[in-house]
Amino acid sequence: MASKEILGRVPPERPGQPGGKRDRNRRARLAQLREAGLRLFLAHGVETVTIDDIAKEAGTAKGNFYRYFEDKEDLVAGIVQPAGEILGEAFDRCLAALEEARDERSLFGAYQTFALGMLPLALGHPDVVRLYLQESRAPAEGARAPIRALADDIRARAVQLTRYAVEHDLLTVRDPRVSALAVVGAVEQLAWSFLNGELDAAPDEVARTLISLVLRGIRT
Amino acid sequence: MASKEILGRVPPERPGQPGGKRDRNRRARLAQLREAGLRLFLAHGVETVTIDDIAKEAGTAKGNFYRYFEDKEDLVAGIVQPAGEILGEAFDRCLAALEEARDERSLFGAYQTFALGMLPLALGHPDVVRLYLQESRAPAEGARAPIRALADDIRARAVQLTRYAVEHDLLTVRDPRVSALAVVGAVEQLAWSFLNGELDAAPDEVARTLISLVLRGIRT
DNA sequence: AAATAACGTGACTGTGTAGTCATTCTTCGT
DNA sequence: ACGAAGAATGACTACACAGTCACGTTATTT
Repeated sequence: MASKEILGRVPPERPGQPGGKRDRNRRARLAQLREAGLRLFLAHGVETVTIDDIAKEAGTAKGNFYRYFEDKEDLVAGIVQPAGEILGEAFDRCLAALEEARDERSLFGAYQTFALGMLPLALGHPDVVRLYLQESRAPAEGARAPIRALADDIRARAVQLTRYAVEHDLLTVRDPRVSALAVVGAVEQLAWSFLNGELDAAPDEVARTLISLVLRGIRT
Repeated sequence: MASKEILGRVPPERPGQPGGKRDRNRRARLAQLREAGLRLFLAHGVETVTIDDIAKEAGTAKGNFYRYFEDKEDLVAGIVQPAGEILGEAFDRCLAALEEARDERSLFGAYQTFALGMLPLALGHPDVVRLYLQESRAPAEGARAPIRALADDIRARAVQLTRYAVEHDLLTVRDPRVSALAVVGAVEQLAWSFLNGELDAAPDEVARTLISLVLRGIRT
């Protein structure tokens, strides 16, 4: 997924075993830079934010930024990485559940598995999700490339899932690609509005309505 | 919608009656600049493209750009404007049809009216739609502000429409906002994939599947 | 065809930015 | 306690960009 060599610049031989002051400082700086970047990216967009801005927001010197990250794209990749991992695992678990499924009922179970796997993302990294949604349709070029790559991956895997379900007679739809993409679009739009405070409804109410929409849309 | 004074810099007293060489040249330059901008924005993103790039792509001198547009934001607004107008009219017509509607059947008719109103946009300005989809979740700031404003407008009007239908007992849903946003999200995602060639299906087949999805999702 | 004014040009200025590096500060091993 | 190496700093370089402007070109008017 990462096209560059190694993610971040930190790991070329680090001293001080885990727990030492060096190690703690390093983690703290990394977190500061990532959080500063995330804040600024959300407020002004990835492309308009400069390294100077990020360093200033993180309370460190510019030169120090380059000790931790290759460039802005590398920082973006670092910010988005955990989301990609969680998502990948959720997809994996869903596909595994799908391989066990034999009827429509267990199909719903598989989707539920997926939704459950997404919870830690929604609860633990809501701002990363916002950044993803904000920039996910960027050209696959420059600093936003890692986000676009993630978006392409999500769409591909959603289609793959639906296609699998259709091929194994768990689901009947006109076109699995269209169905999968419609669901992805609906979910992402709702997440976007909700995370931006445009939907003041209770989260579980939104989730419930969404699920009923998806099931109704997915059903034969 | 436009926060600046006047859209574009052209209209401060223009000479040569419509049809004269001046007039034709002026229109041609405007079109060249808009098309060049659109091309580059789609390829590299609005924020990363420079005025130099646009002027070069349009085959004109940089200084000339500023004769036609205030700045990049102004150009973006000019590119997106026709889409905004077509959309606004389609929404107006749909709402008008909704005001005449008395049952579920005429509700579907109203939605059909809307879909029909969108055709000239989809057929006549597909690249503008792509640009909109690409940048519609940008921060409401800088050159991409006009696009974000359009996106906010679309969501608001979609919600307004659904809310109206629910209040007049043409439709029963858990939450009109959630339903409306889900539909918008699904449609936009499908348009995005289709316009980027990821959906090689025939347009009318995609449209049909989409409509059946929407109706099923919308229905009580 | 001569005068007028818009149109078009590209060099120029000021500002801002990515990335580097010599230097100073902090932590680690002994 | 002290030397070695990582961490942090911010001035610095080289370049790129937005916006301007004095000048040359082309259409329009009379």
